[in-house]
Amino acid sequence: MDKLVLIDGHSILFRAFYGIPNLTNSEGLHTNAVYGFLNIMFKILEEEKPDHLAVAFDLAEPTFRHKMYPDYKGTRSAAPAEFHEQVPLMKEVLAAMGIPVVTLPGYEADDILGTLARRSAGAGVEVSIVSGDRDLLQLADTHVKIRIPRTGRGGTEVKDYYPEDVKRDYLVTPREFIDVKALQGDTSDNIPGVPSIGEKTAAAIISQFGSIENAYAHIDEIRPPRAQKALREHYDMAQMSKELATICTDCPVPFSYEEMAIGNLYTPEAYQYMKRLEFKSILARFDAGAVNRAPVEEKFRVVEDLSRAEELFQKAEGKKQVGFQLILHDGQVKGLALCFGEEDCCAVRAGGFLSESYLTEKLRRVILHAEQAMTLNLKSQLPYLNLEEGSPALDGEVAGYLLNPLKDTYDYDDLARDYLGLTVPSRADLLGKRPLGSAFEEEDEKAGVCVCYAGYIAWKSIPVLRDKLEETGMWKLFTDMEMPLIYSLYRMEQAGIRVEKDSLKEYGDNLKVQIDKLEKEIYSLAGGKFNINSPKQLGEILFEKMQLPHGKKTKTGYSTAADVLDKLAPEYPVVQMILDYRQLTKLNSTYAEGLYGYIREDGRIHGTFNQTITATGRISSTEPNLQNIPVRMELGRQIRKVFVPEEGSVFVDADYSQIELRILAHMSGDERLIQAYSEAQDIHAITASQVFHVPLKQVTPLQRRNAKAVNFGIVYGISAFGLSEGLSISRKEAEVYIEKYFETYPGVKAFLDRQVEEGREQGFVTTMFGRRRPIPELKDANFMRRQFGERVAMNSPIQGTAADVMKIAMIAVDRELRNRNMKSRIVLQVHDELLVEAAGGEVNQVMEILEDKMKHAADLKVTLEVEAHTGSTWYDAK
DNA sequence: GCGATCACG
DNA sequence: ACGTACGTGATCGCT
Repeated sequence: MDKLVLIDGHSILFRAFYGIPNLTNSEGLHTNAVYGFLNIMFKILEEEKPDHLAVAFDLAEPTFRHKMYPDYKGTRSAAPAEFHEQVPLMKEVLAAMGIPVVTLPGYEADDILGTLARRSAGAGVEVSIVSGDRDLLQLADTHVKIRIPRTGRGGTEVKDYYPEDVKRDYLVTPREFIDVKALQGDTSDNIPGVPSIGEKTAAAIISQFGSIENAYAHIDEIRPPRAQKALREHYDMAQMSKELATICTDCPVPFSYEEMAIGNLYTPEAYQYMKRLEFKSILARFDAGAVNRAPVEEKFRVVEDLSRAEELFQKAEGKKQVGFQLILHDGQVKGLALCFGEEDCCAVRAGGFLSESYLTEKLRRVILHAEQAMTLNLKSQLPYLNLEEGSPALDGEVAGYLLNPLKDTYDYDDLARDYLGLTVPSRADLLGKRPLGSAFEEEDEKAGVCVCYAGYIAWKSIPVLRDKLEETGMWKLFTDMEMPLIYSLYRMEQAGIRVEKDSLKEYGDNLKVQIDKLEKEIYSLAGGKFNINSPKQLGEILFEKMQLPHGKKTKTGYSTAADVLDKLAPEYPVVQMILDYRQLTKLNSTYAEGLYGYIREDGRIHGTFNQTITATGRISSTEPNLQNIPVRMELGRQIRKVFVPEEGSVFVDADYSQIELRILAHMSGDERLIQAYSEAQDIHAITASQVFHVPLKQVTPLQRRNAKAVNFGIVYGISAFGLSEGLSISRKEAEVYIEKYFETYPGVKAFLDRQVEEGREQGFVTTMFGRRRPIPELKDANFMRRQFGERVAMNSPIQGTAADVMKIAMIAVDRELRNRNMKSRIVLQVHDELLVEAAGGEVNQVMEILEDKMKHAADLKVTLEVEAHTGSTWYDAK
């Protein structure tokens, strides 16, 4: 049977206010009443486990009782401001938990409660009304229980009243209870002048006569005489009092029973409130409650035997939407999650007949038969699933990334919170720091729950993520760019890049010799040993002990950054040595020693390329980072000589020439810039020529350098300060450059302004391919952060479009290599560069494919230029 | 765990 | 007056 709990908001909040000692959070908000209310509510919910819940509140405006009796003061007692300020807060907290807060103009909370109770009980629902006000006892009925909490020592006790309880305590039926109250005149001062008849006497009279009207009809029989006299004199008042005290049970409450259904109370919004209000014990309840309350958990099952697994896979095959997750640990399949309905969420544990090959083959069939099969981090599962680009498999993490690329994680609990409105226990909540794979293997019960959640959320997210991506115009971006990219990145990781282990060691050893030498020289010049790598110690040595003029300061002390030391280097030899030392130790620790540890048995480094990290749509590279291998300084660049193709192959390196500026020309539509780029090879020189009004051939190196810096500035989101730093010129001079640039290319100015405007209006900016970058900073109250937002608004569409173009090119190149059954493989992507390991005999084809696919990845108003080189090392292929 | 530094586009 | 160029990741020292 359905159960409904109705709460008399004001009265419970009021009780709590006086029942709980004064309490404030660190903002100075009074919170004791809200805290007490929530505790009472949770206690009742735990006891009753109702399906429906609502809280009624009075409104400040007049009610029908005021019309009946203009002097009516209402049932709300005077209370201090500390109480009143908690009322709206309470309503917000309830709303955050998705609990209906019901009010009705012209009526009091009592009437709402009475109406909802009567309606629901009439429909066969068990109703509980929680109130601190005994007037509500008149509502007690066979299926309506009145619950009066009493806050005292040792927590809250609740006294329950069914009609028989009212009879026992007050000697009358709930209906008659109003008359008792009216006869009593109530202890409050609602109706001044009503005769004072005690509770016992009033109850005795009403139990004898049934109502005040009937008692009045038998006025002569009323005992004791004092009561008879009182009734005689104040019958009108008593009648009025009765009318006022009678709760309306058929007022127009616009709330249906269905609307009071209890959803998940443990919402992220509510959690934020509890955090802000500093309700520790309630927060704990949230953590536990999230686990206990999710009803779906009861349906979770762990499958460990062949016949049940067979049954499961058979049932799953042919389901249109499935959620799945392979559970991996140490390169082994420990099990999987499979979900295709609220009732069908299983974790399957590997072992015995449920071997890795059995599980993956069965899962593969389920995926291939589905229309959409969602999982989180598909790339990590591809080694086991043998899926091809274009399969029904979808990656929920990548979908979540497109919808908001600013987040750090896209785990199932994140997706549940952000897109399903569910607070589910995270992997860390369930398992702490233990890896899921091993915990699941060890038959940890919570690990089973965790596995099921992964599958459940993946399944349940499918329609929501699809809708959101369609709404935001990113569905095509998802299916045609990001999903295929997963396979290309996977193949690139699988391919890895060969690194000459011995050469790398030798390179490192050489560095170490030089480092030792420099170290000794620095110590002798500084007059003692210290840790050169400690900015703190170095700052003290240089700027205190040696009294060098210090430049900038950081939060923690003197800045010893390269640009600061550069200025001192010509005058102080020790500074140059320190700079050299820095460079050498950087090369040694990050690159020589760092990379060495990543070389696998096959002589190759298989890094990870991340698809869900950057705010703009670029990919990132980790463990190791293969996108920041030195190139600008010759000594560092030498490292690239240890990156080599396998025997019989050569590297082909292709990179876009000035892709971001070309995209700027296209997106801005600035005719002059488009014209310029379609003619000139040297973009910076032609910029200088046009901005400084000199013939292209007469552009000086300095002019070119300045123009280059301005071009950088434009792409980064121009600011005079930034440019002045970049060029070591005054801000005024920088402003002049920018002004001249914008005069020359007014379309660019208009474009950049438009991006900022759009960003402010929509909250995000967009790439040519519809990828979004939210920019919350644009609305920040802080000037600095707002300015940052403006630069981001100018940069992201450019950087992001370049990233899109490269993704398209990469997918196309990879696809073409496979279509032609070639052995050549993409081994690296460095934002505007692709490095291909070209098999012997395929070099010309690879060159042709790279140039073709990269140039034609997007149709722009300017051509995309690609430079391709071959070489027997990465160093040589540039 | 965070700031400073420096490697890349 | 504020105090910035955009996007990343690894290493080190220090609390």
